[in-house]
Amino acid sequence: MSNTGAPLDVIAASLRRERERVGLSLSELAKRAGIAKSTLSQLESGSGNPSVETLWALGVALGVPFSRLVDPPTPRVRVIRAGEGPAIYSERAHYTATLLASCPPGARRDIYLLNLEPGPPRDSEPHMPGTVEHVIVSSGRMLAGPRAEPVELGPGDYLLYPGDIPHTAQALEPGTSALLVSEHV
Amino acid sequence: MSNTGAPLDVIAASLRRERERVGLSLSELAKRAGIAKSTLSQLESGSGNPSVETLWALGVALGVPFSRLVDPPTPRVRVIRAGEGPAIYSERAHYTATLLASCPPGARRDIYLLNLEPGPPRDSEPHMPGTVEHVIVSSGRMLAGPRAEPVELGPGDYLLYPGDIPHTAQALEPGTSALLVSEHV
DNA sequence: TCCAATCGTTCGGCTTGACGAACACTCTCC
DNA sequence: GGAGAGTGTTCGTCAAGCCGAACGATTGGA
Repeated sequence: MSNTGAPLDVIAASLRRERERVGLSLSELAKRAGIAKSTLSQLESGSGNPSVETLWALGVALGVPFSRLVDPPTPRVRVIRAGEGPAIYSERAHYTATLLASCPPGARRDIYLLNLEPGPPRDSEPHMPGTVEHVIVSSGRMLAGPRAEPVELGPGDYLLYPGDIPHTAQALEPGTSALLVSEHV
Repeated sequence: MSNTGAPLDVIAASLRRERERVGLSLSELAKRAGIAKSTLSQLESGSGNPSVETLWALGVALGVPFSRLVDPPTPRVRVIRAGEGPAIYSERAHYTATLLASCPPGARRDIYLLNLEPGPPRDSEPHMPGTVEHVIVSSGRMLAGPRAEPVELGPGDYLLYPGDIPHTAQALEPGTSALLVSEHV
């Protein structure tokens, strides 16, 4: 999380955003969180400096982690072809580093190593809301991304897509391996 | 972040831990954060339900993100050789996924694609405290890890090491590429 | 030994967040 | 049209967080 910006405004916006995402009314959320709806109203209007307990209760009631309430939102689908990414520094000729994805505040990223062989696509149902997945192909070729619009990837290609909608993965060549970074919240 | 556990106890412990890590006295920290030392004393003793503004001020004064105050700590050095990791699910014979690193709460992970050629090692000075780096080799061979105890890695190998101590990276073969995930906070 | 400085804790006060009731408002349904 | 249930807002009251001062304990130097 960044320590910049006014936390109270961010919290106000986050509360409203998350509440509407879940589809709860202000009154209903207040009831579930066990706080007065007047309190919640003031929080969403930006006036107010909630205590930890209050915010915590709201986080639990909304089913979102604390962090998401004190930090801003995120992106959609992106592909960076091998060699395309911005090489942020190449101190020496024999070294380059490419920033594929700067992690948004409060996010959690689990790292998986995938080994796939050609066959029927491996479909995944939506994960929890806010989940984003990154795929970086090491070798072989594969088809990955949202089930509605999969992308073909080769070695070194990078793909970003929402993990909270149906998505798929399928090897196009034997011995395909890739790295999957699942980012939730 | 997990929504489990009593947030106030966690905060109490985190505050004391971070303050002692920085080497500040309770009085000094209170002064820098612009809050009464009595308030801080009560917070560290577990009694108290701080407001967001108070916690935020403490986070800024301590130079740590909000998240670290409401969530627990982390690990050290680990190597998972290609094929060694626990394959958590292999629904079909042509697919395996290996969990390399489960992301600790509140952490941020930036993803870099590295392309290295053999040459002198690329030394890095320590990053901010709490930083952890993950390296997964796609092709070639490389030497990476803490400068004091680098590890040789081949395709598919995974390495975890602290990023807040001097560390290094060096290609052992032409065309070596790897993924670097830098996890801070 | 005594004084001074700093440590962290405890005690009244003032401020403020949280609560509950009353409010205006919109829709639905009889 | 009017009763009803829902929305989100505003207001007065009470409790609690925050503050500042005073406290005992500890350390280092004159």
